[in-house]
Amino acid sequence: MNVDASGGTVGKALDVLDRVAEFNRPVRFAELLVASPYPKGTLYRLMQTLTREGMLVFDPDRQSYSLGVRLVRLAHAAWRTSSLAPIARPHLDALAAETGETVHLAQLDQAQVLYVDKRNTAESVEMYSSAGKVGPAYCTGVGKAMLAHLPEETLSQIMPLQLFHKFTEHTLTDEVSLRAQLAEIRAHGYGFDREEHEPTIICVACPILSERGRVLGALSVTSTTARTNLAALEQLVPRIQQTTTAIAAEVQDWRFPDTVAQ
Amino acid sequence: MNVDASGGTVGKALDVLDRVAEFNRPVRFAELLVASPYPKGTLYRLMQTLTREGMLVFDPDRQSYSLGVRLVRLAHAAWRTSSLAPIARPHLDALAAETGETVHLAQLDQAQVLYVDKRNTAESVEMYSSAGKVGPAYCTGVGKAMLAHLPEETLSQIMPLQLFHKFTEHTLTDEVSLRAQLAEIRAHGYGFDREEHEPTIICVACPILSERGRVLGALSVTSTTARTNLAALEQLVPRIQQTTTAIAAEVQDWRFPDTVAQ
DNA sequence: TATGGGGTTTCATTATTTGAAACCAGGTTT
DNA sequence: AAACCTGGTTTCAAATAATGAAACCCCATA
Repeated sequence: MNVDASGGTVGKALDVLDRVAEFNRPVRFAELLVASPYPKGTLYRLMQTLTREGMLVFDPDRQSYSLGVRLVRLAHAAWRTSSLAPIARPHLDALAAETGETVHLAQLDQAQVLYVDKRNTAESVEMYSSAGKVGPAYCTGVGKAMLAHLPEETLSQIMPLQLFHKFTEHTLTDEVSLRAQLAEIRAHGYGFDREEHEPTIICVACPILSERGRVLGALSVTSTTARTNLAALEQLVPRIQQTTTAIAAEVQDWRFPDTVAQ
Repeated sequence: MNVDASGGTVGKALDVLDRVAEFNRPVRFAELLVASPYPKGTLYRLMQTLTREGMLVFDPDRQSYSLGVRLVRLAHAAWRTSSLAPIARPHLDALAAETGETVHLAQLDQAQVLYVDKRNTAESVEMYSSAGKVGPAYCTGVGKAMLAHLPEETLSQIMPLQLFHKFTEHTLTDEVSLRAQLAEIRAHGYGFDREEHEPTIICVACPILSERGRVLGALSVTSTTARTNLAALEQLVPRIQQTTTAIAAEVQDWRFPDTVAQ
């Protein structure tokens, strides 16, 4: 899952953070040691440093480490300045209200899909429990919508990182068929998830592109085969695209108010 | 604001992240350069590394850096494993519903208050924007409630980092008066914010303590002088304490780590 | 064609990081 | 009680990565 970062010390430190995160629970030094490629002393000092820096917290009672709340503070800033979520919020609200379906807003993080906001049909909005979740790129609507519009250079870096795990019988499991579908998505301007990640779960997704065509994120409307079908979802495409272009336009204005070079 | 981290490379890298975060907008290399103590080449390479690692993102159109979404992913894990928020959520819901006032859940991050969850009276869900926000410790209800129960050793580390900026005419602006009030809070088990941070804004706050008496966080109910007064808020203390002890008990069960180590 | 402000790279010097191994603390086994 | 684990911490010379002054590059403007 993690392409280990080249040489530098900070790369290793961040790698340690990732590994701690993967545990999703407080973790002991020894546990992390067996999961890491670093020798005892090295890992020990890395964790010392990270703890001193507040990126990890050590619980003396349980003798275990977890991710520090300093991350929450940094992420707040990241979320505000680098995610589409603050801008997209009202648009998501509207879209979710109109369609009555689940709406996802996602961006790319490394080779994965990172959900930065969500509107759930029934449930009230959950906080970081939905923002911050990651998912595969090669078998989700938002993932493929973004991949489809990536420059070839970036795509070829990301492609080998896709796991191509066969979640369902519809999952695309190799680069060739994925690339074929990406071309299709690029042509149409939108794509589907045809129960590729979870059975019965289907969605339409549109990319959010900058003026210059750079991929900013993607937006999807999700439903189930029990309630609807792809053809019906496809009817929503114009409405979704209206939303994505609105978001893209606002991003253009709002995110960089200082440089308005005409 | 930033206690600059000792020597190490990762310390510097994280320091750079903090500085980028402080801008709260995409920032150019040159801007950051003047705000940083590092020489050109060094800063440049640090930012290269952080960008390569996904902790920063570089927008080639605008030639500017922002915090990377990788942080959002990490924070998701941090929030789930190291914050009280997931556990406290239903309790906050109940408390907010019963009191009809704004409720804050906070923890300590370094010397600052970090809000990890919030229930806002009228507004539906402004939650995203509130989790991750930081505030001063010396002049907020939650801040003082936590400081009051810190071991002297930790407190004396944190105290010199308080800015003691006089936000209002009621702000405590020196260590002596703050310490006096902390003793009082410790004695009563709860504390107030008497318009110390913002005029007309008042609150009662109770600490959330572990079995061993370690500070886990704090909970506050906030209102305005227009709507109520301190005496009325004080009536809520038993209800708040009921909530804090419930949260503390659940934390104990789930054996989550204490958040203020050292 | 000059001038200058970003931004990027070079390179010898410096100092941090590295990791094998020793060490320590505390609980278990013999 | 001695020997022996297991998990964590520290040491120290060697290896490596970080440093920063200065040169360089690009491109816009004068």
